[in-house]
Amino acid sequence: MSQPSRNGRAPSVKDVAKAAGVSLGTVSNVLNRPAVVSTITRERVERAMADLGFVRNESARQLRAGTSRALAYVMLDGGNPFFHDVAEGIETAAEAADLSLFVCNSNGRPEREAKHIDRLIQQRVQGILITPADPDAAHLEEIARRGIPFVMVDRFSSSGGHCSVAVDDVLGGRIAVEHLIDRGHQRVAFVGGPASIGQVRERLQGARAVWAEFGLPEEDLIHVPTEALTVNEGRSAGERLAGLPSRRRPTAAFCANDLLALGLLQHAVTAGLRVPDDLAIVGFDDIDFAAAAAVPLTSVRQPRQELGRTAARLVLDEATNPEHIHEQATFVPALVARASTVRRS
Amino acid sequence: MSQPSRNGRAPSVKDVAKAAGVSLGTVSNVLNRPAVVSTITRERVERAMADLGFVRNESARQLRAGTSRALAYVMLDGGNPFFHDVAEGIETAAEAADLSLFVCNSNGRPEREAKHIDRLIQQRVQGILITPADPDAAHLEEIARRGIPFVMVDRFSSSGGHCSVAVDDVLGGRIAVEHLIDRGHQRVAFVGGPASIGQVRERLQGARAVWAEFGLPEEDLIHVPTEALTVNEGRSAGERLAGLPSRRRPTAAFCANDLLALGLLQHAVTAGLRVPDDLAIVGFDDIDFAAAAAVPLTSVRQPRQELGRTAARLVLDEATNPEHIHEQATFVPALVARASTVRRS
DNA sequence: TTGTATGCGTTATCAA
DNA sequence: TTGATAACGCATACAA
Repeated sequence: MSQPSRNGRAPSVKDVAKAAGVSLGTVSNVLNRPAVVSTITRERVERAMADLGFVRNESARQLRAGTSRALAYVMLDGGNPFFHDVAEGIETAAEAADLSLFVCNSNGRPEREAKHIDRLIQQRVQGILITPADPDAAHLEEIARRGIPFVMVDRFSSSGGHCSVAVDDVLGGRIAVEHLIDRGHQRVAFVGGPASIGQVRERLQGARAVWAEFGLPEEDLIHVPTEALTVNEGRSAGERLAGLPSRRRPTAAFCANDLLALGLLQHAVTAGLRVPDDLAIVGFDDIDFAAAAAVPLTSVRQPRQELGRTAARLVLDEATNPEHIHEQATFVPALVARASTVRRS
Repeated sequence: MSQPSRNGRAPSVKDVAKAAGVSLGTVSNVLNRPAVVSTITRERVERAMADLGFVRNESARQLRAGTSRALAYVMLDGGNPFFHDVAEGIETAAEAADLSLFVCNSNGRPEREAKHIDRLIQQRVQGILITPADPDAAHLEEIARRGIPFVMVDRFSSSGGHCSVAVDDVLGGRIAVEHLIDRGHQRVAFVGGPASIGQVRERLQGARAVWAEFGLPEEDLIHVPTEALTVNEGRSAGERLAGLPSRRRPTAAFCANDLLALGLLQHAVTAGLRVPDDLAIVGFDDIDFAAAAAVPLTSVRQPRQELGRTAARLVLDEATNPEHIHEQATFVPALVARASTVRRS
């Protein structure tokens, strides 16, 4: 490939046509229906394209086509590997459909989320996947009203005028606490908050349900609230746990996500507690760092990649299938028992 | 805002003009130079835009403008929080310049990297930031040859025909090992590989240099090679360390990144070693999970966000300043001492 | 202050 | 099989 004569702008089909001595339409045919072009002409055009270093202009294609060849995922917290794994699942599906994926990060801030959405609408993306800060935010309605295919990931909304994909969080809470009860724990902390997050509420609800079913006293399932689902908050929860009078102090903690659990684990180790002997810990999500912790964390596994793949499948169905009907896909979480609750033999 | 009469396509400036009873040019003026439009007309147009739910079509703008309003970052390993933090730094700078940022992930695979780059060129992004799998890959040259502003992040290339941003890895290796020598260690492992990664080589080189300067015997700095910079490889390196005859066994390990260090830490704890008493550990990057580990990890800190911000600054300079000259920005790493090398008092 | 006309690069339709 | 032409939505130069 020779040096493209870059006088500022990139070579266009027109330039290629001139170089190959054919018409613009023929170049387009070479690109889009090569079968219709004679071999000799096609080769000449292809050589010209290579010579000039021609690359299709996606904006022009889009303008012409009326829609872009891209999906978008707006994630809630780029610092949480969980969302990265979801994004990978989405990308796999997007790739298979020959679509690009734009990944945005709202960092939990509604105004950033809204800004990203604005941009994505300007880009005319084919569909938007989102894990929103607030599932009932007005700007989400907006997306649907514009007729843009739209799937909520890892969240359910009350309205339900769209698809969503998530695990059964109540069940997740149940299996976590059931596991702890199985291991003989009679006093358990639920670490998590804020309550404004639906999943926190549901995981707690599941925990309470199974606790009651086993006939255990309500006051022995202690809610230790946090302000966010972060490692720092997990540490601070650890301090509060340590501050409880010893007869109230739980022997196990179920954390609303793995970041909290990692923070709690760190506090426990620093405080000289043995995990799981003095304090057993269960997390939620089963991010890779859970298994990688010094004391590998027991966690409630979400099928992270599959959540993403399914969400992408749904948004594509909405985009292409006129008979699409909204679907609330629910996955079943599974407990992955590791050393933070099970002493090695 | 009333229901936009969606008969398939989104409303255009033309639709707005018709609705407002003005010409297309006036609508455009409202959008781009509102000062030039009379208040009364402007308000009428704005009402029409709101009524119709008009949103600019970015493709058309781009086509007209000849260039997009976006930067792109192709990262090497989305699963490593280090790159996420770099991306955040880039996004901060992009945001300030009112540009979008496309984040792609090559996952270390050159063919995925090339595919992403293809797409980005088609999108006519204003500039490409990349942490490449191979800094000398042919498709990188290609970017520069097309005249697309281009910055290498966290890597240096041999050719040097472009900007790059990285920390001084040799120095990083020095301060890590100097810290260990300070703490009295006389037999130290360098855990890292493959050697094809320039930074691994340089960190080792720095380690060796300072080791020699202190007059310590070469064979007491033991290279434990790994096949990748992952938690798993860190664990496996731990096993190999444990397998060394005790008089050869190091009392400390310097890992080429934090993921390795976390894996090594896990193995050590599982094997019943006390950290740092039996084995001190130093990582590299200082990702958040390093500080969050059960035994907080000492690590060589890279200014992750600042790497990103600087890279973005450079690519924007190349994009806008005709007198741009390529720059190799080098940052100074700093040791962050934590419990994995310093026993708590 | 507003309107009209042109072109960005691509694809598709239609004619040759 | 190839070529000429129109259209996508927007921004701008220029005319009114």
